[in-house]
Amino acid sequence: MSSKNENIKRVRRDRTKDILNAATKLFSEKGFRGTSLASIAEAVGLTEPGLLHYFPSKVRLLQGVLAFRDQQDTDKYSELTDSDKNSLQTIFNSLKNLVNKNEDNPALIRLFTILVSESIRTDHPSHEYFIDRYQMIRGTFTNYLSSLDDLDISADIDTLSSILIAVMDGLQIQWLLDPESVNMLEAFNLFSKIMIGYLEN
Amino acid sequence: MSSKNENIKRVRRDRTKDILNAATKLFSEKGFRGTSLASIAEAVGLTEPGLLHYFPSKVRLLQGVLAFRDQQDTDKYSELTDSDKNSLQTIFNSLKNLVNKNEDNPALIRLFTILVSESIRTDHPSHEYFIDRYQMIRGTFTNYLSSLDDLDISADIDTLSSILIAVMDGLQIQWLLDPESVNMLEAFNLFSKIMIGYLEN
DNA sequence: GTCTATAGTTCGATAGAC
DNA sequence: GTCTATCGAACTATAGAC
Repeated sequence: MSSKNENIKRVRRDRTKDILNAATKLFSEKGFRGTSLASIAEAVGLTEPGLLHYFPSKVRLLQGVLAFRDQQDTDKYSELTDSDKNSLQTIFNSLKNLVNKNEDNPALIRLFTILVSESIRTDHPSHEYFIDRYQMIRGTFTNYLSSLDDLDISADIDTLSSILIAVMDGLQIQWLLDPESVNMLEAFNLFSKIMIGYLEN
Repeated sequence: MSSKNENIKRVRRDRTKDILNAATKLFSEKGFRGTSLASIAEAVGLTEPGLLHYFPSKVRLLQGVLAFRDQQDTDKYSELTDSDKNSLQTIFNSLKNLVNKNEDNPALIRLFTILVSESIRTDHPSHEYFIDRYQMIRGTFTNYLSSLDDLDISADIDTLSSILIAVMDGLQIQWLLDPESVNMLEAFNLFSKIMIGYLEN
């Protein structure tokens, strides 16, 4: 029995990864609502029911995509944690690197930018996901800034975190919409300079 | 003939304003793609064909909504222009007022936030509209900042404008998603303080 | 100016064969 | 694991009566 199963072509490969990649691409271009299951199925050479064999519903597929990409994305912030020398300069250098990487990866930025806005609606399937995600990122930033003991700021560090994230998100919108007119990295560099100037006092 | 037309109930009123208001509300809650003509028609007590009598297609209705709200919205920036004394303080005070007003008007903010993200797609009916709009706003900000002759900054003022808009947009996203966790006005006040400190040098 | 009726499409999802 | 076939719902838009 067991020997029979070897080298049999009938064993078709697991298409989960292919599906997640195709869905990521399409969701990032057209959003969740704007993407049909048929278009995803076509992209991986499956029919709709064939696709639904892997993910029983469209919402489940979205959750799969978010979980899949979340790792890649949060890895980017982990660079901050790794740094032993927690200085203001290193933190902002890491953020600059992040922005720089983002400029080379429009698809992923698009995915989160479009999905975040879609999920402002309380009945959107990823509404809670993004609330949690933003709280997590704000918390991460707050931790980094709090760890700087050579810092003398009376300002609310939590509010600073919101501003930091806001600048990155806002620049991404302008850049995605009109890349010719907006230099995201240059803008973030100037913003960093201003923030460092303020925080070092 | 002409006397006959007076006081005749058959003359039904123009529902254009009602339709624009209802469409604004629904677009701001569910986006363009997420809103059906039927739901707009129902909101104003019309059938779908009745609605399409006023706006021949859904895209035309969207354009109508944008043109309609554009005036209200750009009026907000005009407060900046009106000011005779162009000081850094007055400019940021006006922006603070704007953020403050926005906090009382989630519907309008929602409309533009959701529509902007939808229109990142190059084939979205309001794609060009938002490209132009952002260029216009950046230009407006750049003009204000340039007019300050008591300013000594080497920084690119155009880039500063992008940052200013990015902060407002980014804070709006976090606030719309999770109003409990984000104090938009407080964050913008802190940002203003930082910017003024930098610009006054 | 507003209606009924409906064309024509696209969508998510299910049933059941192989 | 993937298919054919199909259902039911939602959608934009048009034709034509009143």
